[in-house]
Amino acid sequence: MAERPVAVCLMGPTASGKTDLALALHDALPCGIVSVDSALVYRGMDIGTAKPPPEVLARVPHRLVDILDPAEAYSAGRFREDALAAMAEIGARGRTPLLVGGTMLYFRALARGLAELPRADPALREALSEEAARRGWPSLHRELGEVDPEAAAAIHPNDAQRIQRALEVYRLAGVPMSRLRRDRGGPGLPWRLIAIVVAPADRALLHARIAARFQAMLELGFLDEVRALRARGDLDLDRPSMRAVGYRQAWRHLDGAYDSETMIRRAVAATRQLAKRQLTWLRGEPGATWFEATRPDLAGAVIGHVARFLAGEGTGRQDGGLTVLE
RNA sequence: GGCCAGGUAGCUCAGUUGGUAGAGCAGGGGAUUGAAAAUCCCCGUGUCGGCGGUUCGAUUCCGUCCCUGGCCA
Repeated sequence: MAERPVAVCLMGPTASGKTDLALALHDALPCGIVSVDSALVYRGMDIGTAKPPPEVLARVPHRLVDILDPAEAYSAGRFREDALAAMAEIGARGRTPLLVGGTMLYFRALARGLAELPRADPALREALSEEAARRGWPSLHRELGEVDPEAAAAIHPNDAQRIQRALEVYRLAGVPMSRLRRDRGGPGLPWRLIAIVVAPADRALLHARIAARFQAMLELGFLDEVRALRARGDLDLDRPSMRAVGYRQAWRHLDGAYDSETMIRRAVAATRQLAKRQLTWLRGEPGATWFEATRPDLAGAVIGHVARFLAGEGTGRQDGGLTVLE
């Protein structure tokens, strides 16, 4: 049977060194980089997202970086479409897609697909939020229980965001979200994904890296970047872009809500919490090969690993070191 | 040196009219289908500053010492 081409997924928590590793892979192997990151998509959000600098982006193209204005909202569904298009383009040039990032929902949407659900509807969401302000989310959760008991059972009464989404889907589609999710179909992914995780085994070390990196961001002018975004006048803390770790805390600091020291403490803590959630996803990723982020020969080891696979030595394996993620 | 206020979880603090204590934050674990760097769930034993005393029993009352802050010298 004809093997599907390989695409490499390089994932890891924030501050684990994915970006440098991706560049090393790009220099060693014929591949094209696709960013898998819900914050790197935004233009003008460079320092706080640890986006590769312009010189690097000019030398090594990164797809799905700087594709959106911070006033816009992105989504897992759009990511999947964009990523598949980018991968096809890279494949057409005879190169291997290298998907790099830390947004695990996006990796999952790509690997396992998404059900055909109606897209987000801002007006409906606003209406639901107003209802919630009047009746409270538990009341909307009970309403969900009447139209979609299965979804209601799976969603905690305090989880406003998911209650809202489930009701949104029900009202737009006229059928329960849980039913739409069941009959997903369509063609499978035309790629075999292999998963590589890079992370430090020592959590304390990851925390230290996070703190040092935030300090470095401040020295690079992170606050000026946030000042510029605020100065536009059309952004606020409810925008998905401005909810990003660091931006949210800096924004509040510039509002005068708290001092600089508090801002730093909260931003760093929020980043640690992000890393923790990413690690929870990663632990559940079946068949990923883990590499210790601090090993001195990291780049060489990962390049060797990928190269062996591209040479066909991993072909046919469903489990073990290199695994198809389906 | 004197007076006052404090010393309780990693941090900020509450509390126990005497029966060995609990919130927020931090931290850990988990969930995760168009907001995901989002959203949500679960997890709290710590010589209650040290040493004595009173008491069946002291983190709580008393004495003393140490430490921190403020005021006065």
